[in-house]
Amino acid sequence: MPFTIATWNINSVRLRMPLVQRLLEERKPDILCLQETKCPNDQFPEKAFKALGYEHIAIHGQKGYHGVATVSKQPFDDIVRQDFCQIGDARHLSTRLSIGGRRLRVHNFYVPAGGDEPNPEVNVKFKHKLDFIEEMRLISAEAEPGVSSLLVGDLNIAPFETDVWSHKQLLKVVSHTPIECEGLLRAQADGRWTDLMRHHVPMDEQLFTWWSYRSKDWAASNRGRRLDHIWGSQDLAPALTAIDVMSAARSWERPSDHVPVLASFDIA
Amino acid sequence: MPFTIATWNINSVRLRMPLVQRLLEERKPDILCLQETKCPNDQFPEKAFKALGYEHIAIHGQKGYHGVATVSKQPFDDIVRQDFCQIGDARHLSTRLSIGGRRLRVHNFYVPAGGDEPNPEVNVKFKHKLDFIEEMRLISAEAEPGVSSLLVGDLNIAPFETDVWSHKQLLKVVSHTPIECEGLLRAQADGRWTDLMRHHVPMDEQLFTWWSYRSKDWAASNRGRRLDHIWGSQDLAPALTAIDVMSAARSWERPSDHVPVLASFDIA
DNA sequence: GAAATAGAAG
DNA sequence: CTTCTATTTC
Repeated sequence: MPFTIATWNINSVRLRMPLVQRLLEERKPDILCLQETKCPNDQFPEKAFKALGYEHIAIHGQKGYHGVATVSKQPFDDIVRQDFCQIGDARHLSTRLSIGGRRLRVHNFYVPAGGDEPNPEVNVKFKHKLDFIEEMRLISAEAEPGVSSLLVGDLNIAPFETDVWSHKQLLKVVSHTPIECEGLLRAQADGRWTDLMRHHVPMDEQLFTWWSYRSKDWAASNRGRRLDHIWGSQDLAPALTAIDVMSAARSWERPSDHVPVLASFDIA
Repeated sequence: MPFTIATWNINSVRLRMPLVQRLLEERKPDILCLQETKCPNDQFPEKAFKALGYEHIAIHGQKGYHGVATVSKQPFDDIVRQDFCQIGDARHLSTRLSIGGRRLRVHNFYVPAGGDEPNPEVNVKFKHKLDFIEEMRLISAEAEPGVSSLLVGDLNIAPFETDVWSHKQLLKVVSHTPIECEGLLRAQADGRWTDLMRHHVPMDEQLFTWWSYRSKDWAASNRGRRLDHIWGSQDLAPALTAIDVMSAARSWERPSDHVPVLASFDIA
């Protein structure tokens, strides 16, 4: 049975509802996980999603910043919002559902960006980021027996050399510093997660999901980073049939700086 | 020889360049006077106007607020920017040109709105407005022998009963208080100006050029005011062939709260 | 309600 | 470069 999940840092869901609609109509994923919705819960455009066939909506939003949401064609049987670092930020949303008899846990994350200075002693934002990924070590792909797991979202870290346009030039740039890359890989390992994007795309191939707004011709310079991720429990790796980074969306009208990433599976 | 002038409070010229283009393409006025350009001089979209055939551009802008501009198919032979109330505001721009051998002076005004409280003793903005129209008394339609004159723009005053949706309800609302209406009519009389809009449209007919952004269905409630004006020297009155208040523009995409007003002439 | 400004954040 | 939060102005 085919099944597709999409993740997208949308950078304001209200502003970009037309783009979300385009994604859903073109690709029809079963589940869409959004980050940076920048939308208070009472203003989330539920109607628009329901009209598109996504009748099941879980939101964890706040005013102005951050915010995650997961929408689905199938109903959720559990919804959890975890407050990482106990700071009150809306950065995590966990949902559980059944797809063709298979039970599935989906964690949707928006990891702190971390500011400019990659020194936790002087930059509290970077400290927050490191603390956050430290806490992520406790999120296990095997937490619930009989339930497969996915962890997707904007993790704001590009851990491998081919996850950035220039490993050398980004070594001291937040998102690709050794300390945070190692921290993220530690969380991945501790949680028994498989990096499904890299499971599908060879490690020697560049793979980006984000291009800064600051460079005019993003495609020509191609100074991207892989900040968005799809991780899965071990059992999902063999079921994976496709990874699709929708780079074209970076050129849509008034785009997000992130593009959607889709993972497709054929589950028994 | 036919000749048309348009005046429009555009509420940000950069934001509404597509609407300006639509006006110019649909109506092709010889001269367009804009108010509330909200555009520093070095950021005025000169190229766009030139591409539309308006190669002669006079601007009096400032950062953030106010600002007037006059664009023309014919060249100017004189440009004057007058600093009313010596406060440094960009609220006046006077240009002179020849149309079919006729010499023409065009004053483009953006009169201060005046704040909420119609009492010059407690509201310095209202005082400023009254001082401004007092100073306008010195602007004469007959200042230059052999030169016809026009005075157009957002004068922020609706002087007659039929210039507002409810004379009674607006008597104490800034824009229609007796003190400012009388002040404006005094400036009109002292300058030997003819109210060309009222020359063409009978006084018992309602005539509005502005509808607040605050009312959802501007057309249904029709709570408008005639804040924009076209005045002319006596000799132009018999040449006037049409006055056109483009109310339709209030329903264009992302509109200004003011609509364009056009005056057409057949000049010998 | 819809512009502008500024600063914070990405 | 683009989004938010505010404040101010009309």
